[in-house]
Amino acid sequence: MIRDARVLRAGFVPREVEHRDAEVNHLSSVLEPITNGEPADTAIVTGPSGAGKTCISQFVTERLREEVLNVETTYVNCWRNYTRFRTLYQILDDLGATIDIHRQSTPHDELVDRLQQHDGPRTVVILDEVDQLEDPSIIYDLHSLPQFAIICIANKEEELFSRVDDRLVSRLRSSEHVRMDKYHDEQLYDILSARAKWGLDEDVITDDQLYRIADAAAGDARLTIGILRTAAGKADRENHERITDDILLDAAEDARAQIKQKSLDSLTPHQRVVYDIVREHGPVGPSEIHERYSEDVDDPRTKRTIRTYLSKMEQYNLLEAEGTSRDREYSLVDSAAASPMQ
DNA sequence: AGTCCACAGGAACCGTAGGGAT
DNA sequence: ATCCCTACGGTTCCTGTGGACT
Repeated sequence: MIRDARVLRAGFVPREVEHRDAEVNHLSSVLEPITNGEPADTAIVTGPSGAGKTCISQFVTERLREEVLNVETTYVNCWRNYTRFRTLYQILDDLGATIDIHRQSTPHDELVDRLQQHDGPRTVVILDEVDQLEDPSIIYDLHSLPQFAIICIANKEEELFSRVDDRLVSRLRSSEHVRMDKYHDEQLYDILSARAKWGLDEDVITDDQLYRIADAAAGDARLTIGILRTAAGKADRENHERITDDILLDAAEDARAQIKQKSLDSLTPHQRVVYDIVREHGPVGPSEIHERYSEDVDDPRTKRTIRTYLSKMEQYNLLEAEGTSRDREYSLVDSAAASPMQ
């Protein structure tokens, strides 16, 4: 049933990117100076999740590596490496310059110095989910180093700008900005059927089923491929010859649940209690949250800390907040808002 | 209009943990 | 074994904002 599992994986970068020619060309042109050994501008790539931001960034840098001998690329997921240290470490690690760096006793400034002294080939740094950085000043550090070209990937440009300081905002505003929209259902179908063609045996899934996946995912390519992967895996395990409608239905729910679980797993036990309170009692204000939380838990944290938790969970798209002041209330984000599969 | 109060979020500070140096 | 550094999570303190109530 599964011919090539690689093309169904989340991080797979296809040989051809569909329906993103303009964006690919735009981003390529920003990096163009590198082909002449000159420094390139910072690029900002924004768009909703599953719009192909990560995909085209990696596609473009890989193509650049094919064209130019003397260029490195490194990819950092800032959601997983949300501290300044981890991000810097990740970059240095990819450059092979971490041998004698130790977690605690090496000051952060030295990591930046280390980057500055790096006289290897020009390097394209992809900072994915850059709006999740705790301390975005690292963008500034990298920005000032001419041997590094940066691609910043974020959901919304405002959320990125609101978190960095003014001098960086003005610099970023003048950098090239690649905006991406959700895919249309037709485009999603094309992407899916290409993956199905390479990844699955023939006649494992019908066109009609592919359309339904595309329709259910509300423009999110990553989600569609996740659904396809989950469905194919399940059909394979259960020795079906083809993907049945029942399997597809389950897969759609599983794929959504997995995405959410990934965020949920990153919460501390205290944060989890707060999340559960909002889930059970929301929409609910911060005072009530803290009250209930204090009852549920030994050794409760302060209100201030709970506020930090709440805004963190808002960033992770686990919670949403309504109101700006005393009317502030938190509730769960409605993850079933995307149309369920028929 | 004026006061009050819950809220957001920045800044300074603190205790702890983990690693290096001696 | 001991001391020293630093990151990190948390707290305390603070300012600014804007509903709600008088």
